[in-house]
Amino acid sequence: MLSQSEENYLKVIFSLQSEKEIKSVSTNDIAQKVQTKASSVTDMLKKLSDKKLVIYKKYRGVKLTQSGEAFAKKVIRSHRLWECFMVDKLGFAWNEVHETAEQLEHVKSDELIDKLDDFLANPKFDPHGDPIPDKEGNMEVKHTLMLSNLDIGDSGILEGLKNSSDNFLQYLNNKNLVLGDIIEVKNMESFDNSMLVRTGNNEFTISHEVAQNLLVKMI
Amino acid sequence: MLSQSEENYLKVIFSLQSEKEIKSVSTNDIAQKVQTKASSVTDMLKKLSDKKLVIYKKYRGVKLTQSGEAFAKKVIRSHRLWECFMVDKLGFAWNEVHETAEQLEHVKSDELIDKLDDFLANPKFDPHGDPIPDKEGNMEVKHTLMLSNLDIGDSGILEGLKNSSDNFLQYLNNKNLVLGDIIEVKNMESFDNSMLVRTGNNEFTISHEVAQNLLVKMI
DNA sequence: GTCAATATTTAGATAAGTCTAAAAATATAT
DNA sequence: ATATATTTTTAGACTTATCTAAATATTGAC
Repeated sequence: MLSQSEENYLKVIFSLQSEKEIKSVSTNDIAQKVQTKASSVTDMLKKLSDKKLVIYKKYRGVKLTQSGEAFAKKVIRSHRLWECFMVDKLGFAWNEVHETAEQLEHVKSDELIDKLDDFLANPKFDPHGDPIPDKEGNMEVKHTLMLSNLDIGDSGILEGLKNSSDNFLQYLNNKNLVLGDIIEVKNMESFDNSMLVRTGNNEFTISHEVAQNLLVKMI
Repeated sequence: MLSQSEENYLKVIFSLQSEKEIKSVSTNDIAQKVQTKASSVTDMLKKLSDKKLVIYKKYRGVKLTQSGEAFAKKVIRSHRLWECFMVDKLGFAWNEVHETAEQLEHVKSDELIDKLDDFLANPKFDPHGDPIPDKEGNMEVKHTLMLSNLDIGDSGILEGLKNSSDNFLQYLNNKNLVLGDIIEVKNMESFDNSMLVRTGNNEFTISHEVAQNLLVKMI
């Protein structure tokens, strides 16, 4: 049985691994994401390696084994299902659920998660547009672009976020942007790459940084 | 912020305290319920005492302070609401939810629990008939008797269990007994105090021990 | 009221996960 | 290619919650 700490490391390694198509993940990157010191990461990597959850070579970073990846996906599945539950059933806003899901994800009961999944009608994406692995670990791959890649005149459906920090979510709340919205690029400032966009009757300007964090499907 | 371990101790002290109208709870009784050694209990009692959650005098046992009792009730509230959720919404049987609720109860989010409470329509009792404290810590007091106290010819509604062990719950499942059932005492064996009872069209014999663990309201 | 039995506490040890500071390996710049 | 900067690891310490074994206090039997 894995500890909460071990589960957190696996989850973080998994997400770093899939962020870029990189073969192995560095100690420092993990430390930053887990919010700890590099020396603590080294200790944990040894432990995970002993348990055959990661392949670890000193100074060369780590990558997940099949078993490690399976555990990571289970934690992510649990996290995202709990987020769905909180938003869809309990009425939380999408920016209020992350921290609590960080706790709920560690509750050990496969049957609980599978029944929760059914209760929620087997959602494929969480409230931030991130895909939810099924019982076998399969998850849908989204073919989305960053809004910043669209040209003037293009439109896209907002399907996900590259960044789900509370800050950013609150920004989107203020702009009344939600998943599913159709965003049209009306203009683009070549100086700073900021964009004038329209959703429904609202027109407003967004920075390049914001546009890079909005994932859309072109239409 | 309390650790899971601290919360467990508070919960156990609360339940031992209310089991009997005893002023203070002994180290050994706590050890047995928490499934640990007396020496570990002593260590923890000192810590809880430092945090003003219990009044502790060496060799004289402990009792909860107001603050300690409030925390204990919060944990119990959380535990019982999660049990309701699992049984009423996810379709678990009443004997399958205790262990998982032991984990869920430690998730720290008042808002989560309050919203869960509303989502469940503010239940007053959990699936085993135990009362659920509300946000302020108030809980209904049940005026029930042990079935073993009824006389031949009496009837009662099954409203709760004194013991909710998996063993006992499975026994009740086998007998098809559920909360709300009307139980009539048809006969009583003076030798071993076993009872012949009837619910609906079923007649069967139960031991004195079983009768002592069934809480009924006389009708 | 004394003494044996029981309950409780103390002292010292262990394991998990973390930290700091120093050492070692790797990467980078010129 | 060598020196410097950066990254990673090691060594040793700390905290929390636990344990065992020994010491101490309380209870109960006579």
